[in-house]
Amino acid sequence: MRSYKEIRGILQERITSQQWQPGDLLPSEQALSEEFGCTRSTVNRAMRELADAGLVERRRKAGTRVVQPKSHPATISIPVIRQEIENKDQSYKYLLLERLEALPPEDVRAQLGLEQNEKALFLKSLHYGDGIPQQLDVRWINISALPEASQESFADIGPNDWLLQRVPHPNIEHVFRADKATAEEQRLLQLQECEPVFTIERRTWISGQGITYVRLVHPGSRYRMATRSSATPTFN
Amino acid sequence: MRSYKEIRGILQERITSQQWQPGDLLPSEQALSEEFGCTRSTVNRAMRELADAGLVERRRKAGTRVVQPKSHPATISIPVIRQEIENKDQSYKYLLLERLEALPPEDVRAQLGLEQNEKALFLKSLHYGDGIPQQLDVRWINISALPEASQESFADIGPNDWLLQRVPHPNIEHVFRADKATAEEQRLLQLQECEPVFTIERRTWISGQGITYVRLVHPGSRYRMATRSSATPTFN
DNA sequence: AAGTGGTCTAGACCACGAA
DNA sequence: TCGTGGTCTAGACCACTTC
Repeated sequence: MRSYKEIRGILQERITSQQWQPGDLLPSEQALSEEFGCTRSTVNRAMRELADAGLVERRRKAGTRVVQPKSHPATISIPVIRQEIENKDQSYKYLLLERLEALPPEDVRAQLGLEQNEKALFLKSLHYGDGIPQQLDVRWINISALPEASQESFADIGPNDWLLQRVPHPNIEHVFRADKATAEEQRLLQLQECEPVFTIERRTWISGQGITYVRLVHPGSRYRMATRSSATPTFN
Repeated sequence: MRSYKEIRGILQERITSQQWQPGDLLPSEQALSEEFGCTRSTVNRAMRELADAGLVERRRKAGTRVVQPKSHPATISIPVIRQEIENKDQSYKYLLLERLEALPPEDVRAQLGLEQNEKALFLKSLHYGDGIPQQLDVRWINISALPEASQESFADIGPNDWLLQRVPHPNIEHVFRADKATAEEQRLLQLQECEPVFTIERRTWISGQGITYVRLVHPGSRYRMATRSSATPTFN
């Protein structure tokens, strides 16, 4: 008798080895459950996880087919900057540069879902590792959603850390870019001539209500984002 | 009677609304199955998916707790450049710039797992959308793993497309960077002064054998990578 | 020792959608 | 129409880990 993990591994092997090629139809759950001497539920779980991983596509009546990949799925984990710095055993320093309540630009207003003349909290801060600037955090926070933000000075705690405590599990959207550094970014991040920045734009919201919109700006020469999840994911 | 999706949604709601806060212990599967009037299996599936999504952590005997997030998980889908261009209804053009078999530099040799004096196939190609260069593809291919590559001219088919047909589901690792453009990149990608490049480094292998190592170089002003998967994933 | 989650069984009903 | 996957049940045994 085989476990769903073993079955998943066997099926995965048959796919990566191209015994089953893209477009091919896999045997039905019924057939496989007989082959492996287990119940259909067990086979179902194995195949469902392969489908979640993007290796196969399943449709009722049509069966399960090997996917012809048209893109490379990948998962990344964007660490909170303080964590990332401390994990590297560097000393972390946080510096608040600017804090004010003001009318956000139109695009930010739309992203946060604010009224026409509604103010938001603007924060600009710098994060250092071993005294070297690693991240510039330029952020708008929706005060209607988080009135406590008005009372917080953000002198000692970074807005990212603060928000993670208040709103631990928001919805998130990210955009990554390689940008030319502005003059201000060049100065604040101590960039060399022509050194680009790696920008993470993040929008968070919860049940339709915008929470924050932020640009995380990193020195191109000191930042990389890595992935270790594959089209053929390393299951546990 | 409630389905596992309804239960998952209810639990998710209790977490995002902070009725259950980070660190809090959730009721046991047993208790929840009574609350929702279903079997433990159903609750198990709901909670397992919340764990997969990173909202909770589960340990035998210790129970299930809400996670205090220390990073933002995200999933991206890196499209094959031809697909991406065609999806935007632009005309796709592919141009092979260089093709030769040679000894790769030490770091690439290590990544591909080659012997000391083993040659590999080097390819340099450009991908255009509507006549504008969108991606420079600089690549090493392991000929031991893919001897057919020696016979392929790559004059008419891009190496990415070719590889996806041969080795549809390899293991993959990615690194993303914002880099200063080299003089050659600036010329080939028609970059402006100081315009950075968004670089995707990809390593693929299958059952321990290296397949390809590639740098995909994009004009910073014409490229963005987006994510729509959240810490609180939008389940189906 | 005992409570928790992890997995499996042997069935069942049903929704979907290809033929 | 009817084969496929999607889900659920009522039970069971076990692994793990805290107490």
